[in-house]
Amino acid sequence: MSAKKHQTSIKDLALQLNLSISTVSRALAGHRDISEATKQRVRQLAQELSFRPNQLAAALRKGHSKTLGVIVPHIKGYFFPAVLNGIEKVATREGFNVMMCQSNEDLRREKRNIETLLDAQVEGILMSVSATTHPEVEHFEQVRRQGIPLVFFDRVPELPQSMAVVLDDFQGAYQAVSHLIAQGCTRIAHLAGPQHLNTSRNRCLGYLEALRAHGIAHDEQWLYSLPTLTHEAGRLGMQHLLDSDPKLDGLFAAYAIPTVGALEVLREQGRRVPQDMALACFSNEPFTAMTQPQLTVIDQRAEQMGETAVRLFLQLLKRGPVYAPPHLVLKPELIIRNSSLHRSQESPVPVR
Amino acid sequence: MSAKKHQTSIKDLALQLNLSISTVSRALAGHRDISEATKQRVRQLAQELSFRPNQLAAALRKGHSKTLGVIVPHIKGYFFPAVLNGIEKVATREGFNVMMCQSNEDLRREKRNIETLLDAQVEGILMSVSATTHPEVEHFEQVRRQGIPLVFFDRVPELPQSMAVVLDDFQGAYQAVSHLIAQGCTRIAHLAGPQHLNTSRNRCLGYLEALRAHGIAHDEQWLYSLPTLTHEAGRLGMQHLLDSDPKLDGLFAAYAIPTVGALEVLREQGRRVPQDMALACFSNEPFTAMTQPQLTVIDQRAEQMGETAVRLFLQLLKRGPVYAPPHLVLKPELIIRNSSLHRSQESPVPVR
DNA sequence: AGTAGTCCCGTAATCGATATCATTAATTCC
DNA sequence: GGAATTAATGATATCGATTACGGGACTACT
Repeated sequence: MSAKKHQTSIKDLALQLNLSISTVSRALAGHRDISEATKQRVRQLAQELSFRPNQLAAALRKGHSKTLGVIVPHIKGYFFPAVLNGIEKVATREGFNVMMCQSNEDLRREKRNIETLLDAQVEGILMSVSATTHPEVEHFEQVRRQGIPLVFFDRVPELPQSMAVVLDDFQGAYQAVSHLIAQGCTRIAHLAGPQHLNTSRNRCLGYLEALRAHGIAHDEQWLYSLPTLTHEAGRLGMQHLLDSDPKLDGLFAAYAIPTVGALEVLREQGRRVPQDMALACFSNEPFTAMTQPQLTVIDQRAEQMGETAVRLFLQLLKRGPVYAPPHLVLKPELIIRNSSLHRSQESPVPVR
Repeated sequence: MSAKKHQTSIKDLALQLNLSISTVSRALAGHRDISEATKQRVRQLAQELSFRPNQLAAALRKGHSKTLGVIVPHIKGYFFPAVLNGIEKVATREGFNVMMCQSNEDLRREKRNIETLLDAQVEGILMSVSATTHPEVEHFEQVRRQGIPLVFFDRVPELPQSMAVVLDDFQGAYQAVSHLIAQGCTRIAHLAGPQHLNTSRNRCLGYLEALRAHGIAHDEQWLYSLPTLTHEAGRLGMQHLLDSDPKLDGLFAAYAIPTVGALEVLREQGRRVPQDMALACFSNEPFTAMTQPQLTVIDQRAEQMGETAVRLFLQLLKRGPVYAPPHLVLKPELIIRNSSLHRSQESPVPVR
């Protein structure tokens, strides 16, 4: 088993069949100029030698590589893998390969990833920006200048004219908080994420708006900003919130993991969930259905987001420059479970 | 913003600088034949025009694409994403791009993935076989014939002479079960996974051996084979086991998600964990630390597995054919948490 | 002066496929 | 029978880089 087998090329086929390489190429492509007889001969031999065309060469010549670049902040947890799932599904169906990179929430790596993908001649880039990217957009402009489609998903930069697929985080938060209110909560706190991310910001705004819309005056003390999105941070946040206002009866969290920390603190303090405190949070992570009680969550449509992003890319690729289309906004789904069935033990009442 | 910008090529640089293409190429490559002066000029202009060499062309000419193919059964859950993490980390450090595919536990897709990657001229393939692959190995032989390195991780096929990085599932199971015994368990059941997977099989064997080594006669009724690896299957399994032997006092499960189902059943039946029944299972999924009680688990060294797989690949690439090296076997780590601190409430006692 | 060596750069082949433009032979038409 | 089509294939340029080889200019050494 030698390591460097000579890959049989179209040239080898031509030689053995006593044909020209162009004929072989066209035969394999099923060109109508080639007689059925030779097509058969060529295919036959190709089969025997298990010939596989070199896509690099084809890509170079044809000018398109049929590969798609994806950059995600990370692939821990449920959300991004699920988006990747959706991306991969549609992309392969359309004959594209996907090249995946992780930015690890780091701007410099994000930049490097972009260069790597551009160098690899991807035909488009789908990405969710890193948490540290915030104001910097030059590297996105660079992609745009190269003329290759760039589609953001979920986390989008402050870049006018950019194409994106996002979730309606605002409405998700609004629905969840409205639901808590409908369950009888009157003092609802919020564990908020980093406010420079559009997602976290919109969740916070949705929370505030829901309170306002239902005539509840917001109390500054109900807002706790998570420094990190960990279990531990959730614990600290919950403790802090309870210290500030012991009469809280509801919590809406922007992320799921910290919510588990919060749940622990509540249990330790002897507060029953949902009887004493109702809970709802973002992200339909699988573990949210395995806690005790199960958590009411907002589903982010992760797979659908991935699929939609690819479709958007394909449109850009075909039609070329599209004229200022709006961000595509997916509708979240509120999944009501035990953590929010407040005071009443009735079956869940859908909001809106 | 036009969609098809002419990518500035090395040719354009040559033209503008009144140099030959080859000089430009060498200048950019830092070749010693080129004077420092011209190198500067070339780099200068390259910078200005934001020139980026076309890797496809380079790959075609140089014969190596600097990309690595990875096939995983899926990217749900914690394990495979974590392995991918490790792969990506080392691969990018070594200048490789990674192309990711999912087989969705389907043999046909696995085959297609392999062809896709071969066509894309990857320099190697790292993969974990799908659960349905079982006896079929022809597609792996195909890769071998092409002379490109193939490294398996975690789930390996029945293929002699194959390179692989695996976890010592046997020892992991052995340790966990020994730990349960040390905690005072005498009737330990096992929720087993699909036995045609090396991983599941070895976990089962490790379980049996641990019982034997500690002088516990195995009871056929303690073995339940999970038809699927779901929460629900875990519930059914636990119920079945309890029906068969109500005096069970320990459970070792080959997978984490079903364990949560089992936990639920135990709670519903009023059996306390760990006092009445101690639990340990495979896979250090994040949620195992968030259940009540927290689960004792075996960590699979996911990241390390990915890193090791890439390193193995790199060796194969350099040294060419290696002579029958054994599978690399990583040592698992038993993480003792509350679900297994049987009868005594002392601090965990490490086994071995 | 002649030969060798160094430095710097150009010419051209090459990787493996595709696409354009001939070219040859057979067929058809008037 | 000669011109015009049609069918089937060949020759060659090309994509954008890398690289073996060659050659001129200059210095250096015997």
